[in-house]
Amino acid sequence: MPELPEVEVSRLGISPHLTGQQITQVIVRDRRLRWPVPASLETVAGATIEGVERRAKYLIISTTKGYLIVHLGMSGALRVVPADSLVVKHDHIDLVLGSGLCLRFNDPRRFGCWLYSATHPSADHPLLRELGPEPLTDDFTLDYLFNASRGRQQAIKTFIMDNHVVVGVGNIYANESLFKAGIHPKRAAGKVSKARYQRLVPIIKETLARAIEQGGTTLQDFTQADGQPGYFKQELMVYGRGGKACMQCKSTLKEIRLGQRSTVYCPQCQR
DNA sequence: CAACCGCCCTGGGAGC
DNA sequence: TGCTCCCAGGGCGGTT
Repeated sequence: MPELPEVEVSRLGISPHLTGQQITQVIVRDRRLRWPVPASLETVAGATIEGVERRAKYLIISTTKGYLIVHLGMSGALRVVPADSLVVKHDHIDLVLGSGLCLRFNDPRRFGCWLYSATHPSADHPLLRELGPEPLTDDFTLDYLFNASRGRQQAIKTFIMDNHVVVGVGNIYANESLFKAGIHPKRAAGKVSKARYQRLVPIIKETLARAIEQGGTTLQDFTQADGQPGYFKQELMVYGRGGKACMQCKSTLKEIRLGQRSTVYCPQCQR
């Protein structure tokens, strides 16, 4: 399931093949994604791609005729393949390129989205304008997160997964980061001390950065742009290990539901 | 406003 | 082997 590292790995994989290329054709085989794919998407046919950026888990493909906003949802994958490659089930969208390659979007669960914006969306698009800071930039600091947490009764785990607070910390990396920081996922965000946030902030950054280095986390769905799996799964300490032994203290890891998400923690190491 | 919950969807695994 | 059931989850949108 794509979280921020997987989206960044996808961006790194596709960007060199896209940048500078003309979009010769836009093929939409199924418009039924998270939101119906708008007819305006096809207006970028003939445009040249200027670059691929990431904001939170959204990819923004800049072209000379406007911007494409792409989200991978739960099961979406982007691959660069020869334009005449066999189309398989759930291949919903192709951007055919002048090079003879195409960017192909496959998404079994169709939680992903492809939208069009005439202007750069990061500041004014409803999906992007309210987003919190990027965790891997200097905007995401101890002081920022600590101040944002004051007065909040919400569990720390759902707090750091809230895109208004900080973007891109999904379920896997929230579980892993709280384990490494020794913080109980149910603790109220407003009651976590500054000293503990001082541990947590760099741990979130390191966890995400390390996952990007490893090519993301492949569970069932995710593959890199070349179809290779990500290798971060081998480094997971708690996610998917409920009932197993804690790697630090050998206690049995507990699994609970928090905000309808599977949450795994060590009752001994996390307080 | 904060917090929470339902919902969209399909593949895969468990159980029979 | 094949059926049914349940679960995974990002994030929007509605409710409390």
